[in-house]
Amino acid sequence: MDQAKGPREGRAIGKTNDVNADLIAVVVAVNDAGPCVLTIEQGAALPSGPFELAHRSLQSSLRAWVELQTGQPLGYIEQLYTFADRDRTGGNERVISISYLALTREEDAGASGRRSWASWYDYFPWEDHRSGRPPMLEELWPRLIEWAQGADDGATRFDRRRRAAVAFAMDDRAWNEELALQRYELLYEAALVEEAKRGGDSAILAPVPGRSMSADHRRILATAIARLRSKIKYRPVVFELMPPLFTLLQLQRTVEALSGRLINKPNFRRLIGQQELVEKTGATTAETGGRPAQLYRFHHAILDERPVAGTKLPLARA
Amino acid sequence: MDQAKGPREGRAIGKTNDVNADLIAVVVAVNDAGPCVLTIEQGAALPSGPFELAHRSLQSSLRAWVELQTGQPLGYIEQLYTFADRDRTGGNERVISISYLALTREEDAGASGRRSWASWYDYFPWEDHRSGRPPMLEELWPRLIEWAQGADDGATRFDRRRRAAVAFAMDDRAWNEELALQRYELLYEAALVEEAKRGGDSAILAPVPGRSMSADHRRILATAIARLRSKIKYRPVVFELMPPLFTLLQLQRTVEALSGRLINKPNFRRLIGQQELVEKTGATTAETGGRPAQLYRFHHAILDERPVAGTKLPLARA
DNA sequence: TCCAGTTATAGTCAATGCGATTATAAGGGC
DNA sequence: GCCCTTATAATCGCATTGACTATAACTGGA
Repeated sequence: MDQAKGPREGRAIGKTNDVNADLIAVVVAVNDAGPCVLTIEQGAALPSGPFELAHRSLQSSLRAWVELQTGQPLGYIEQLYTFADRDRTGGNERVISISYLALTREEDAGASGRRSWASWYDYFPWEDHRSGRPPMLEELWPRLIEWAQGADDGATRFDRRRRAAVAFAMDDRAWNEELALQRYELLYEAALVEEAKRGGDSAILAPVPGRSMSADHRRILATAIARLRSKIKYRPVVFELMPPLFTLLQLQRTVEALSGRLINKPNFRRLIGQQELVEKTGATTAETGGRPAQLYRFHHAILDERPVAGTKLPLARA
Repeated sequence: MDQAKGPREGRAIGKTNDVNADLIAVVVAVNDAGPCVLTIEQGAALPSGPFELAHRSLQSSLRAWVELQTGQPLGYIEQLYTFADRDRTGGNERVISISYLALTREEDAGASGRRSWASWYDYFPWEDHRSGRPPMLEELWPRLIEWAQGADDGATRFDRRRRAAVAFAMDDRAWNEELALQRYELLYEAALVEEAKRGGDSAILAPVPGRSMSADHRRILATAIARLRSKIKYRPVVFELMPPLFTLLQLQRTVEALSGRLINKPNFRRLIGQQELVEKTGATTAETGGRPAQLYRFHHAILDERPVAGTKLPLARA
């Protein structure tokens, strides 16, 4: 790692292209109220901090300051995306933002100061299909169609119409929960979210329901949601969000909270049982209302054994 | 995007943490010889260049200088990973490297100057299973076992042994082509690749067959291979590597080159046919030796229609 | 000219995966 | 004791897909 790279074309010798590097964290937890994200400024922004030179790596730097600020250890951490914004400061200075997805358990959050947990679906109300299709979708469709019609040429109209139809399950298509990012980007492009106004686009209609965030933080949150919804299908990351002991229904509710859709209970139990991801503790809990449920724990040993194709979940078809 | 972010804890006011940002490109093409990567320095490094402030975004900056250097347009571009190395210059200066995967067609490469195409499997000979399991694997296994045995405590010995067994298909396990990165990391950890020596680790055995690269470029290449092998299974990115017209066998050979394993021919054709990813052109070619084959082209319209779960390929099981 | 070899293309069979449904067990509250 | 809840087990059937077989069409050599 400590070797020089040798000559490279394109490098302007002597000219510095210095930038600042920021780390942005999407810290996710799931509680009874649903999937939550750690926010600052009363839910208007994601926690972020500068990449300190003192740290060993980007990941350890992120881990350090998030744990310092929230007092909670982060379990799973995954890099989301790196982007560079020119217009942040206006000058020659430029900021590179490296966003991360982190999973944790809420527990003793302590809500210290300005930090608080906010529900995903406050920001993306159209993403929660656990109680059936949200009624707001039917009000959204005509606005998207109107946007598609407003294109200059026919090809663009057709393309917009199709993208909207695929992303938002128009024309009796199946809802695909993994398209959370595409949906937000489409709403941004159609100037139907509040963030789109900030570019100076004046001719804007009333934004669609859903809280906005400062800068592009809502877009980063959408990226995290899409990534997580995809990941839980083939890697056992859900368990980072679970307490040490849990019932199978609690596990199912967590997956449902993340994916935003309901799962068939017997099939979920069968799939969890087939893979050796959990093991019985013998203990039971009667806090669930009906018949007492077995308490399970995560079978850690399986982690290395199944590097890919881990947690298959019955989320395949609609 | 041009909003101030507001106050943030952890930010050391007035202290600059300036860094340099480098872009590293893994440019992939497939020809008759197999899967290739664009290299500089006679195959010892990946092309890389600084992120210029003048450019609109990271991606456009990468696209610009790669196309400038190679004369080839890059089709698909995807961000791989961002990392920060402290020990590069030794001083306070730090470099953030943002790596990308790009797909293109070789064609008029022109091999201008010091750039050339090199086969993937020159760097990772253990990854090519198209002619059956490479014999070198059987020489590799005992060395990995020896490394596992060399651990201090029993738990680590057991863990090393299991990770090696999973990654390298020991004990009659199935070969998983998507574990290319884990395999390289394991060999690095076991000090069985030349790169591991550079850290000052003196007690090193003879490295395993396979060309090394400068810095951590071979690790980045392994990341790209693993990502691509995973991606072709659910997104139709293979077509970025194909000429405008191609036969189904050519398409199959390309997928096989990338995944490093053979595919059952009738099943491949069935899966390609079921999804409407290609369309017949009516033309045929007799250059294939036997019965003339139909020439197909990629059905572009399908791209937006299948945002996820696109190209399902018969690569599921062993 | 016929035959062998090569590739293209279509079709069959069986095992498996998985979505949907039903049935039974075990607790609590009124 | 009845009815509610939830837990847990078992079954049915369709769709996917891995493995295999058969036929078609062309080239080149004996």
